[in-house]
Amino acid sequence: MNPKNNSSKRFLEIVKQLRELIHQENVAVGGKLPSERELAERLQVGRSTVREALRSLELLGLIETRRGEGTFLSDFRKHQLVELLSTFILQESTSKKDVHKTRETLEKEAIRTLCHSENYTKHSIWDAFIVKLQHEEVSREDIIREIIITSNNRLALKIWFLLKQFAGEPYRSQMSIDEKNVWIQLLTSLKNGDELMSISLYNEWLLLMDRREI
Amino acid sequence: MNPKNNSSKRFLEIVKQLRELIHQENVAVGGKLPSERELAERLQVGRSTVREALRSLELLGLIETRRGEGTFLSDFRKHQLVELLSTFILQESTSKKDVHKTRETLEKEAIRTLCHSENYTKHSIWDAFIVKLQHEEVSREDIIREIIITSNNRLALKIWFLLKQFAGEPYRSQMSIDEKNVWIQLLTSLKNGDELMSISLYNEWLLLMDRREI
DNA sequence: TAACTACGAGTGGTCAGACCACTTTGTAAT
DNA sequence: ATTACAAAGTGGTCTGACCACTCGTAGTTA
Repeated sequence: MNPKNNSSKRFLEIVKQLRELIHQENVAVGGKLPSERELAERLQVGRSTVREALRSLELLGLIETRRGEGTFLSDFRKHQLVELLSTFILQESTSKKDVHKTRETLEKEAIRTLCHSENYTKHSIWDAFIVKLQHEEVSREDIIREIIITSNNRLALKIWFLLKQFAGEPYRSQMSIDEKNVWIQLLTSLKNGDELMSISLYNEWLLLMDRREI
Repeated sequence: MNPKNNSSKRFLEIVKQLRELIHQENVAVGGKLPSERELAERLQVGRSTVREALRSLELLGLIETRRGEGTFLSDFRKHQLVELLSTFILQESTSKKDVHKTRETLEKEAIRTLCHSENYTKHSIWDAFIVKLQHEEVSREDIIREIIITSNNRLALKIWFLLKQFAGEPYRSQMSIDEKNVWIQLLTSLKNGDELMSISLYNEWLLLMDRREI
């Protein structure tokens, strides 16, 4: 009766029990969990079963293991999960085109949101970028990221970040004079809250990038 | 030399190799993977290592195992994935508001795309929906899903699907007369390719839903 | 011939024990 | 006190052995 159970998925039970144990023992982030051997004994299962559960949690980024040291509760805000899922979900069945399009959608929406925002304290941000642009000290990515951050949608930011990573685009390559000018105009119209102009300029920028065979 | 390697985390390697194998062998969703014993031999590792990788993927909901039968590639839209996503990614750091906003962004973009599309064969789809609306045989979700599908961005569709599930909104609840009318107008302007009008109507619909305390 | 039964092969689920590689710690020699 | 080294502890992996379950098939029966 001990070595088995009618229902399969024992390791899922262990995952659950591990979570409870972590909670009960009040293991802090970065804290150490009991050793695999000890867990096996306490939970009355084989070590391999414990390992399967631990490995799963590790792949999720919930715990971190260091050989010779032990298993530690990690900060689960790490991106492990996201990256993993992205490789599975985004793979192939999703064309590059879709990734581009969706990324652009998020960027446009951020611009639209900012145009309707009334937070004038942020003007200094765009002014600063305009200055930087004239002195060649800034990348596209920095600007766009700031735009999305300022639009204040963390989820959109996460997704955008993922897509950017996945697409692996040359977001940091050199900007041409034309491109800089478009950005300066775009940031300016952003300050003015001119949605139509901003979107129009964004589209112009897209065309510029297209011509460069991104 | 075989039983070990300088770098730890062998099972992570296996996870990666499994992904490649799935891809190379063109395993379809629902398709069967090689048995654990066969995988162990092919990848030149012990069965326990293979298991740790498989169990991890199972917890992610990427594969499904049935005792006595085998391991199968599962549809990621099922089970845990959404829950896990909601638990670890969307949770807390992401507010409901962001989920709504992002979902609406995707929906709007689909509408915009359709307005610029020139595929007139799809008019029949919207005509059909208009008829259904007048006879109360269709839900918001059906319409919106069709819009996004027709906009032909599979990635956006996937993300939208995830967000919809997470938000758990009453996408299927009864539609009021007003709401139906808005949709009919929206679908009509969609046929005409009138972007401004379509977006305006969409925003009108959002207001309607707001008033209902979604 | 058709339907049923029983059995064996194949597969996932689990366990125990054995090493290996690495880190920490404690102890002994300097 | 410092250093060097051995031992204990821990994760990483492999092997072989069962168990529980599914499924196809050979053999039996109606």
